[in-house]
Amino acid sequence: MAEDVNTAVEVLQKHHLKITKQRRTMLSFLCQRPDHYTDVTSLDAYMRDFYPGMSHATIYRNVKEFEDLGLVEQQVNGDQARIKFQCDFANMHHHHFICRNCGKVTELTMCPMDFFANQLPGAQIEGHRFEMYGLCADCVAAGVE
Amino acid sequence: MAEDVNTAVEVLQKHHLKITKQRRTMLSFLCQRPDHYTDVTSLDAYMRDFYPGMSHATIYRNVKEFEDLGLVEQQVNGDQARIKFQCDFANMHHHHFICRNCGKVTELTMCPMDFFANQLPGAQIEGHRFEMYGLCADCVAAGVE
DNA sequence: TACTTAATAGTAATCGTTACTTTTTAAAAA
DNA sequence: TTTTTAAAAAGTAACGATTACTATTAAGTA
Repeated sequence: MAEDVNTAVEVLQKHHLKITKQRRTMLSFLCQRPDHYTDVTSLDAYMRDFYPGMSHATIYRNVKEFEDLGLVEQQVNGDQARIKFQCDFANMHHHHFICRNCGKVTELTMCPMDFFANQLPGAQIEGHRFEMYGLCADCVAAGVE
Repeated sequence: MAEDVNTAVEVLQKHHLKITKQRRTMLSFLCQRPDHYTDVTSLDAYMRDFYPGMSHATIYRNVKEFEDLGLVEQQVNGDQARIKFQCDFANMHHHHFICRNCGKVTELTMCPMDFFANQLPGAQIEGHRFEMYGLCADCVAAGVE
């Protein structure tokens, strides 16, 4: 976990971005749950609790920069944004199953795109999204309804 | 197109909802582009232009009711909601390819779920989302970049 | 036509997010 | 180490989509 933060910090340095204590705190917070999506508003609340008077703009700006660097993955599901730390910077294309109870993320192998491209002759497919929602096996076992 | 509105109106009646001129206008507006997603804010602007002083709340409440009735499909992509008229009330599960230029929607047959369920032993899959983005064949042919 | 209740208007608030300007600070240079 | 400078953060305040709330209006029914 600590080395994950260090790896992320190296990415910042490599792009000539400054290592501030605020950014380090943000990264270590996100690092704590590498397989869960976290509301940006939760991160915002945590940071402003940690650094009273910290600016919203700083937090959202850093989230955006982390995303540009591939350090976090963002997902917008309705009204607010959620992000998760991306441990495996190298890993490529994948999709998620997201537990609605605990937020746990399970990565899925294989991409469904292959089955659909031939249904759109002449079109130029530029992106896609595939996500599954429900309860993870742990929550089902725990009897969550 | 006109009969699509009438069909939708029948659905309203069947559920004992009142047929107001505002609702009729909303439906006919949505009916004009049955295969395109429309920003709710555009609908909002159109309605308030048509009925000056019309309340935002009325528009958003009706959108929600139309959605509950299956008359429109909603899709949230970031900051604002988009909806499209659902002509085929009876048709079941399907997914979309959405042109980023003209907003045209192409329905895809077959659902990728079947290929993934077995990757999540013990989990309870409650929903999923699959969407593809890009340029439709028409826009590609027209030379849109 | 009169009645009943859902629907609308009108106003204002909420809340996540962002713009802007000044001040601070990390990192590089001297 | 000290100085420099460019980037980051603080500290407002605003924006924009959406919603709550209450009084008023109008659709559907007797």
